[in-house]
Amino acid sequence: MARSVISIKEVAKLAGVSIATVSRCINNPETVRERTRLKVQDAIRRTGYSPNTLAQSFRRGRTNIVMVVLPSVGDPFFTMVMQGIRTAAKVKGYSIIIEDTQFNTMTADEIGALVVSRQTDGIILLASMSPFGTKVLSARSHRALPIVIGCETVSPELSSFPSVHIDNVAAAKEVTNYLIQKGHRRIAMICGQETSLLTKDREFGYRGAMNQAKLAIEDGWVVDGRLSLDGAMRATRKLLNHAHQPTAIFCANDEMAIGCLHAIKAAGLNVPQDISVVGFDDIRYAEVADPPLTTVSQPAEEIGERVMYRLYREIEQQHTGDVKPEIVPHKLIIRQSVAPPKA
Amino acid sequence: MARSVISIKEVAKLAGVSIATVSRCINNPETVRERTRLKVQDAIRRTGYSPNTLAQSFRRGRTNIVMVVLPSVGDPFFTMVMQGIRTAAKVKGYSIIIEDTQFNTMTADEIGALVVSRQTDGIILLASMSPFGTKVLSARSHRALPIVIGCETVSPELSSFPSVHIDNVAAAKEVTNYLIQKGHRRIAMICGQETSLLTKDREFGYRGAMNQAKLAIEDGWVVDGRLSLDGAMRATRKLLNHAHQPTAIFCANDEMAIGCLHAIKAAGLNVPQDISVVGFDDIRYAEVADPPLTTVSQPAEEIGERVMYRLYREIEQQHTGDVKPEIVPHKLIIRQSVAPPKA
DNA sequence: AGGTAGAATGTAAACGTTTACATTATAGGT
DNA sequence: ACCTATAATGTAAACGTTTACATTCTACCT
Repeated sequence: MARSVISIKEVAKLAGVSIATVSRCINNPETVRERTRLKVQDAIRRTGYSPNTLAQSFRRGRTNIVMVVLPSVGDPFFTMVMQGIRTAAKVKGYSIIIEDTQFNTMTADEIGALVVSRQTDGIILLASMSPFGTKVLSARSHRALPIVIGCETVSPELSSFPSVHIDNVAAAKEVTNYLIQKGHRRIAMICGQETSLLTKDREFGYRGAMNQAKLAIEDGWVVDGRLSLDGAMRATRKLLNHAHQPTAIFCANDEMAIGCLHAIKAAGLNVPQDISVVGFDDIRYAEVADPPLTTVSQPAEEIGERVMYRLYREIEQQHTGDVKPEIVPHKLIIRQSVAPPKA
Repeated sequence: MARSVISIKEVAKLAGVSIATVSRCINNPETVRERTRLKVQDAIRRTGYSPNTLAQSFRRGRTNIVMVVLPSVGDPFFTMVMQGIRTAAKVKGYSIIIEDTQFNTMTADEIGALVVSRQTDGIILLASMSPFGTKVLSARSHRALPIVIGCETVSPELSSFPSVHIDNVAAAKEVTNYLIQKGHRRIAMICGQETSLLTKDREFGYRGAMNQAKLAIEDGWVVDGRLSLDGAMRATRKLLNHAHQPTAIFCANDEMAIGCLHAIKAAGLNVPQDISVVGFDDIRYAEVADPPLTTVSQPAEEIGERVMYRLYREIEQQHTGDVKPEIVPHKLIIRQSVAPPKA
């Protein structure tokens, strides 16, 4: 171990002051006389001293690290959210530890471990974990680690945490209505796995719109695409083989929509002439997809920033009781993957 | 602050032993008698004690956190590498802090800050920083924080660090030769920004192959696509407007290749009939691109794992002097974005 | 029984900060 | 010049571990 690192002591000695003064020079410069401050700053420079972050964290009980838990680091949408989180974190002087669940819901133990290890000052949850909400909660009362939830619509058990997200149900309804309005009657959906609350909400919106329009959803029209390219291609093949082939497919995210487009083309059909496809999230590949993808855009970066700032507030003033979710606006982005159904 | 957390003291009291014994029970169970061990374990369970990670880190001078610096969290290729790093890290019990440079080379100060803050046990560099290599080096002798480099070919100044990557020059040569062998003579390249060493190497390979085949590279045939979709679309438009339009375009990564495909189609041309395109990295979107992209695949996850294990070794046995780069194999993936040039 | 080697446990220092409190210096008023 | 209020600095404790070293147990040998 590199034990030869200079500590505050050497600086103090060199400057001819006590370590307390050195500490003050760093943390509360205004409380020390100009003359000594200069002496100390000079000593710091000469020794090349920099505070031992570990000792600081230990002493202050604060690491200035937050953890973000997300379903998959590879997902371009969450990447955008991360972007926002990151800029806000930088502003506030926080580092970020990322934990990805690989689309699994976390086990109670895993959550516990995160909360218990005081390595982080707070947690941002972008991943589903409804079944364990209760666990988290109890862990919370136990250790009171600030938690903020992003993107995911919040399940009842978690509702005591602040959150920021779009209105997934409304957005899904909107995009489904768009298809209906274009003349589609047989509309299928590729959703995410059971455990993904947010795609559940999108499914809910889709079903709502269909019901409202008095359109039937046939058995086998809602298939799980696992939120992945591959999964979506498999799901699409199932839909194409369905006795009543749908004329439009609503994919719960863009990644799946892109897989869907590919599978349709691989089957020798054209989008949107033969089948229309819509996605959700407006990731950057949506625009360059072939055809460019009609989708719902979320202000991903903004969500990220707001989540981080929210968490910051939560950390600073140990929880504000405020748990009102922040709802941010979504927007339907019309490109070229939708056309009226063939007559 | 939640000051009511149980510390080792309470456990000791409850178990009727000294705190040293409790510590030993946790870290060296074999050194304590079975009888007492059970007492202590029971006390731990009853109190719900878990060691204060901060205190441990402080005392041990180890955080079990490593930092990985990469050009962009959003890049699907680095995402794959991260995947590998992450699995290896999990095995070894490390958390990961991600720092992205947004494709900028890091400033000397930034690097210094990273190295100096003892918040991490080591650093994985996936991002370019050649101009500051020297700085890092000097910081290194100063504080000896283990560093391992991944993906990037290593610039001379950094060569004293271990690294793992493919042979970028050879791979680029190979893919260029493939185009040549298909009959192309007018081959252009979309490269990354100046600062990206690894695309420099790919450019080097491309130039090498062209020279060897005695093919000219006209002015304006090597354009910067900024490693992004947008940048690549702009670059492509430039190439399409070039007096001598190329018949094939080699993109330094898949992200740019996808942008390139889009721009070509937007211009009303067909790939590969009118123009051939190849990429690099084999990200997951390469397969579902339209047309599916011919590219070079790197064993991204494997690179990640190896980098992490390498760093681990470096951390455990404070640097092994071993700096021999590990070269991993690449592979040309032939799909449908290349055809012989039109007669 | 007495002695002893080795195992088990305890004691206390140390890690590098921050900070409450005590002390000393400074300046401004008389 | 002296007193006082306040500013500046110093002293030392505390944070929760780990660990070298000292002490006490245990068990085995003679």
